[in-house]
This record gives sequence, C-alpha cells and structure tokens, in this order.
Amino acid sequence: MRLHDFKPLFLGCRHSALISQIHAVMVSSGLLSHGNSISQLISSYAKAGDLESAHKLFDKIPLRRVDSWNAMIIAYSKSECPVEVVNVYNQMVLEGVKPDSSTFTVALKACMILQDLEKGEEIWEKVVECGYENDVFVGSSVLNMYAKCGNMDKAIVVFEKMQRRDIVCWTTMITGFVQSGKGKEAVDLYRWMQREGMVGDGVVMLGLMQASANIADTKLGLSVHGYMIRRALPMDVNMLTSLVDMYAKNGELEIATRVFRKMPYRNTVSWSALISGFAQNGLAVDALQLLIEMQVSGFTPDVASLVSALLACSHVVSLKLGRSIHGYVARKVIMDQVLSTALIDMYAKCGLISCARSLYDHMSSKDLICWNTIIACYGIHGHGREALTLFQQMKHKIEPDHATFAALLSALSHSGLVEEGRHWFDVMVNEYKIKPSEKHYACLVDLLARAGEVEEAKELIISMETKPGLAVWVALLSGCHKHKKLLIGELAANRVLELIPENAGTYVLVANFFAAAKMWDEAAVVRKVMKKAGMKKVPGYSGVEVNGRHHAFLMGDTSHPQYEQIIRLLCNLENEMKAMGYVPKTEFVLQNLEEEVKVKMLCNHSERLAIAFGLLNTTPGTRLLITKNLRVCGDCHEVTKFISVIVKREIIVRDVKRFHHFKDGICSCGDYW
DNA sequence: TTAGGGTTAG
Repeated sequence: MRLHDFKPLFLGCRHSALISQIHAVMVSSGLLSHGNSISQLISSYAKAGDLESAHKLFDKIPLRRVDSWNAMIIAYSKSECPVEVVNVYNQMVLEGVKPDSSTFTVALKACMILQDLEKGEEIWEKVVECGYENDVFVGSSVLNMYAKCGNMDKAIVVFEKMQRRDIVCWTTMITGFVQSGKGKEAVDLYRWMQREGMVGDGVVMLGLMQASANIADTKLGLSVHGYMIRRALPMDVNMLTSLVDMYAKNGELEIATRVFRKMPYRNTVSWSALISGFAQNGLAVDALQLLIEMQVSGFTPDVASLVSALLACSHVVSLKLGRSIHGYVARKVIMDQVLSTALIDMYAKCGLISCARSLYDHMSSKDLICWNTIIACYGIHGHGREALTLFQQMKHKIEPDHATFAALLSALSHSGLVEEGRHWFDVMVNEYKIKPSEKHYACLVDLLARAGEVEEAKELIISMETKPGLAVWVALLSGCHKHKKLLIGELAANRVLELIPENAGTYVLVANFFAAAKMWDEAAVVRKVMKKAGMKKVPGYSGVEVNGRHHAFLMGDTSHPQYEQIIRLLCNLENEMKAMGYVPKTEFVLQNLEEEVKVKMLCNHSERLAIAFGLLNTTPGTRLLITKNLRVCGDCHEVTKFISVIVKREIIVRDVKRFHHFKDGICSCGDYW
C-alpha cells in the first residue's frame, strides 16, 4: 500500500476505532515515519473527537516537524480548547520549532477567546521575529485579537502599518469598531476602504448594518440594503435577519416587518429580531402577538425571543402573560441567568417586587446585570434602604460598574436619602475610579435639589468636566420650582431653554416655574415657543389589567361603555372623601378655568378612570395595578390615598418614573416624589 | 491549512 491510498479512508472516517485500525495498518506497513501521514492521523483522531489518542500519537513522534505541531494545535482549536492551544504553542516554542502562518493564526485566535491580551502580544512579538508580520492571515488574526479584547487603539496601529490588506483585514476592523460601539469610526473606515478600491462583500455589509443601528442612521441602512440588491449579494437567512434587526433597531418597524414577511425561510433568530424590535420600541402588543404567531408557525421560542416578550409584558404591565411565560420557561427547563433577570425585571415592573425578590433569592449564581437589575427594581419601588443593603452585599462579591451606581443613586434619590447619595457618589469617584456620567450627576442633582440644597446642586453641575446636558438642568429646575428658589431657578430655566428640549413636559415645567415666580413675560414667551414648534402636552393615559386584559383610559375619555358607572362611582367616592376632609387641589389643573370646571377636570384624570374601572370589575379586596404614561398628578395622589381606605384595597400605581403603593391611606413614597 | 458575520436582561 502506498501513502495516498489512505487518503480517502481518512476523509470519510469519523470513528476513533476505525482510525486506530488504519493507524495499525500504517504502522505495520512502515508508512508512519512519513510526516504528512502522522499529521493526517492526528487530525483524524481529533475530528473523531478522540483528542487523547491524538495527543498520545503526537507524544510518540521522535522528530516533530511544524506540521505535526500544527495538526495538534488545530485539533485543540477545533475542539474549542483554547487553553490547550496555548499550551502546545508554548511547548513548541520552548523546543525551538519555528511556528508558521497557521500556528500563529490559531494561537492568536485562542488568545482572543481567552481574552488574554498579554499572551497575544507576546505571540505578536514572535510573529515579527519570525518575519510573518506581512502575512494577511496572521495580520487579520492579530487585528481580531486586539478588537475582541477591546483594544481598538492598538488594532489601528497594526492595521496602519500593514503592507497588504485584504477584505478580511478591513472587515475585522470595521466590525471591531462597530462592536466596541464606535459606529461612526466603522463607517469612516469603510469610506477609506472604498477609496482604496476594495469592494465590500456580504460580511462587510453586516458590519455596516450594525453600525447603522448603532448610530441610528437609517439612511446608511437603506443604502446598504440598496447596495446588496444592486450587487446581487447572496441574501441568506442571516443577511435578511440582519436587515430585519437593523430596521427594527432604527425604529422602522414597518420596513422591518415587510422584509420579515418576505423571507422564504425564517429561523428562530429572525423571529426574535422582530419581536425584540417591537418590544424595544414600546410596541408591546405587536411583540406579544408575534410571539404567539411564532409558536403557531411551529417555532420553539428561544431565550432571546422570550426575554424580548418579557420586556414587552413589563411595558404594558401584562402580568398574566408574564406569568404564563414564566410557567412556560419553568416547564421547558430553559431557565438561565438572562431569563431569570428578565423575569425579575418583569415582576418588579408589574408591581410584584416580592415575586422579583424570591426569584432573585433562588438564583444559584448572580452576574453583574442581575445585581444591577434587583437594585434598580428596589429603587423604582422607593425602597432606597433595601437597595443600599443589596449594594453592600454585592460589593463583596462582584465589582460594581457605572450602571450599578446609576441604579443605586437613582434608588437613593427616589427615597430622598441625601446624605447617602453624597457619600456613595464620592465613593464611586474616589474609590472605584468611575468617571461620573450625565446620568450619575442627574441623580445627585435631583436628590440635592429636591431636598432644597439647590446651591450645592448648582456647584455640582458647575464642577462637571463635560458640558452639562438637559437632564441635570431640568433636575435643578424642578428642585428650585418646588422650593421657590427663584435666582438659581432662573439660571436653570435659561440653561434648559438654551438646550432646546424636545419634550413638551420640559417646556411646561419652565413655563410653570416662570409663572410661579410671577415672571409673566417669560412664561408667555415659553408658551409661544411651544406653540410655534407645534408641541402639545402629551395626553394623560392610564391602563389597568383586569382578568388578563389590558384596559386603557385617556383623560376625559367619555367613550367607554362603562363610563356612566365609572363617573357615578367616582362621585360617590368623592362625597365620602370630602366627609373625611378631602379638598380638591385645583392648582394641578394648569389652565385658566372656573373652579368648578377644574374640579370636574380632576375627576376625569385618566388614573382615576382606570382605578374606578378596576374597582367595578374585580372582586372586593383584589389589588389593583394602574400604569400611567406621565407622572402621577398631585391631586390624584391624595385621592388614591383616600380611596385605598374607603374600599380597603391595595392600589399600586406605576407612573413614568416610579411606583406608588397605596395602602390604608398611606403611599409608599411618603409623599416624596 | 489558518482569519472577518445575525437575536438577548440593567
């Protein structure tokens, strides 16, 4: 038998036992001394999953040439054993064997997987020493190693020095920038690539699609789509899924849906991409409908689609659906950390913080995001102390990041824990060396200003290294409004106007501040600006889930079939409340109307309609969960306290910022919000 | 014989 007679045998062979037989024949016919055949045998053992035999054979070779080393290294790489890849590489260098292109490529990939930048750089030195720095395979591997280890600065240095760059090198850099959140740099690099006369392929387009979503540039996405059609690039399921994802992330749900509907064969990921698109854009009902359609079409929802669906449940407070997803997940035994965290978030956002907590307590291991989530959940429920306790436990187990402190500071701010806020902001900067972001500043400014410490809040804003944005000035202004601090308030109001807010509510705050300060001209100017920009106050909207169905109420909505009953109940309640000492707070009606009309308007507030509907359609004692798209109105807040006493019910209101738990005439926020 | 790619919680 000659050597090449074995080739077809190797190619088709997937069983370790068979390979051993071939191995034996080769030994007896004296062919194993041939280097190529040994490498092939090693690869065959590896392909059959028998790395032990592969390594045993490797150990027996008296004079190991580079092919044998490579066969072993590639075998470990294919079996996803990066540690072993590096070990064999080390041994090879130690024995004085000169690595080649394949060795370096695979070894660098292993460092990338291990996120071992130090070892990767050591290998790169060896690459230069052996004269392989101009090899495009090795080059793109080192670029990828730097990129995936989060070091684009070093990647670009290597890239600029490269003498030859093929399409893979360019792609590596483009996707590297995209995945480190630098979409603009990715697009710039693509333009450079075009100037060099390179033609982008499908993988480059995938990178650009992600860049488009990254920098919210729909036009870029559309041009990528057009390019793919013009050049007739193959549109496989991955390509089309990426298009769906790109359009969805850019908020173009109609186009995303159109691409999705036209797909000849969809997979689980395509479904997930669109479901998450709907959920992220607040189109919760569409997201949940699509999840059902996905199952009807014979697809089993995976973690990604379930997580997105849970996010949608939180949006519309669909506790019933959220619970059924929980049940599904538990039955199918697909619970993992991501899903558990999403469930915790869902229960908390649906008002059931205790359910969230018990799920959290039962988790065997908790990652950073899980801790951040539970801290944030306690924050929005106004349990600042509990959030702080959890944070204290967390910091012994896992290193907190910027998001942890954002969640903690916001929790402290919801609970008015001023001293703690100052302290932990300080700890974040000085001990954890985390540079405070706009969000961190906004939380602390909010906390200080609401407590009346507007001077300190102003100084904090002035101390910011970056230009203060809208969030901090708005926080300062609302504190000044509350405490009637006119001088600093005026400063804040002017800064807010300079930054040209897009939110009508912000203008209303500025106008109200000027009005309260009797600066009528300024107030009028603000109202005029609003009118000119065509801005209208967002209409108040509340929702309540009754028997698993979501019912929505707009302010003053008379069209509801039960409207008569709702109003009658509200009138009866009002009479009882008045007997208990309630006086309507008509200052919350910000229009110039007769007192009597104002009172009537308060009665038509959407949260009141939702509460009354909930009371009418649930059995006595049932807890109600109300959602509101704006902050809860001050008068409704009083009214809900009274109602909780009269009807002996727990009423939970989730407004746009936080939760209010009303029970026995008291709100969990302690009237501080 | 070795390099680049899609969805997912705060």
